[in-house]
Amino acid sequence: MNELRVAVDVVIFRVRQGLLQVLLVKRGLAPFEGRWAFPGGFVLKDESLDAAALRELREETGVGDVYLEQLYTFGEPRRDPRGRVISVSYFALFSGGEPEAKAGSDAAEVEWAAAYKPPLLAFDHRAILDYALQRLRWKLEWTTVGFKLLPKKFTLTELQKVYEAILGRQLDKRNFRRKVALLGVVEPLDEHRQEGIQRPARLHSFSARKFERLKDRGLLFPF
Amino acid sequence: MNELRVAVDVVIFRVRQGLLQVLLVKRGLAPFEGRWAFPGGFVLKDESLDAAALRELREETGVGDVYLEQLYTFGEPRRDPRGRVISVSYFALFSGGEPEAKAGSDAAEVEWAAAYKPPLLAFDHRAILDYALQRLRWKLEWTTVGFKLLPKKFTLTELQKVYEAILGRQLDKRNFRRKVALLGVVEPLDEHRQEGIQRPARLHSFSARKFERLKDRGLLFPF
DNA sequence: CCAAAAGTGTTAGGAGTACACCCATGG
DNA sequence: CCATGGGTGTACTCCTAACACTTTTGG
Repeated sequence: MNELRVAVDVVIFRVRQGLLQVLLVKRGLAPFEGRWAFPGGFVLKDESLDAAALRELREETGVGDVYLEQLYTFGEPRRDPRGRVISVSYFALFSGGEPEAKAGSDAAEVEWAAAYKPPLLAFDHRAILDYALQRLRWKLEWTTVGFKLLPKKFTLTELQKVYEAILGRQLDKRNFRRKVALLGVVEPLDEHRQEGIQRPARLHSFSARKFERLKDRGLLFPF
Repeated sequence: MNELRVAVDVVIFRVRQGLLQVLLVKRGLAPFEGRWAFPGGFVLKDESLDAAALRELREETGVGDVYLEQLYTFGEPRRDPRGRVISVSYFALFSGGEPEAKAGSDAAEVEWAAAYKPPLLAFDHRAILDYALQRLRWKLEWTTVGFKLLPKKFTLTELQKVYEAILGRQLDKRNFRRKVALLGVVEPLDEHRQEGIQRPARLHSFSARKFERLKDRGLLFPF
């Protein structure tokens, strides 16, 4: 029983240029040297699981402002060749805020990879990724986590692009906007942002206050 | 790190007489002596988490034919006064098949308690129960787990009672039956069962074959 | 014929989907 | 005035929810 160790692994997503990405770290040591893996590590003695996940994320990536929730616990006896390691996986969303997630305090190589076309992963991390993607798609459609992938102020087109990147299909602009408006969880601001040569887009913000009303009735957000 | 141990705890539900129940075991030892807790115990060295959950369930209750899935991992540093114990909780559904879940090989006191009015529970088991109830309600509405709480052959009224017990509200018989029929996952049998003095009810069975078609499109089962 | 649960259809309102054009801006 | 993405409304279909009476059986 004493050889049993508990680790956390964090699958963190972001959307960039209409593409869903996950953060990966290149392993410098055996086993699986040179392959990519999720940021993670062992849980400390007096640390909650959530705290461990947050700490690992910060240590390896410098990312701080994230949405974090527990995903699933993987515990097959031989999933780690070094011995019995139970991995509590976490699911995180990066808001795309300014502090670009670069390599953190660890000197390890860190990369945002295409979530739907990842490189070869270490351990059972491919299974973890698949599970995380499933959870993400599901949460996107039935909760408001979509907003966690955006900064505080965003345009409706940006919001739509988040949905399209994750669901993997195009959405109708009019229907999308109508539904967002109907839910009443976004507030239009009196600010605009100009991205290129064209008409400036109105900025919006997520209204947690308005959202509260929905929580009771199953918080539907179906696209 | 060596004082860290991993346990599984199983929340198993059944529906009896229109009431949702959970299986509890009375603790014979400190801590929390005399309080009720979920069946569970430590994970063995070469045992997967799923296997551990199934084993504990069998040891303490004799229940074998169940639907089992992982629920959540609770890992607050002080959740167990004896030391650091991380609990991987499981969610199980008892089909109500004949082999009545009585006290198992352990001589411990075992009881089916009202899930929505449980007695005082040990450790953080109340939080685990609340989480399991939430998961159950959710799965009931969006998947077909409802059938896992019934034997192979059942009447539509029994199915409806399962839904009502878990959702905590009355459902309209006609709407319920129409939706079940529309989904096409139940097959009417040429058998009837007479419960009391009244008209016999037709028996039905769950058709996994027909269900497969639905899996793609999010498997909705909303009541 | 009485009690008890089984079984069965219709209607109205709301949500989802498909679909095409004008607007504001910078160059 | 042109290119680019921002922004808007209507019609049809389908799903949901509300609602009440007849049927079958045993006593």
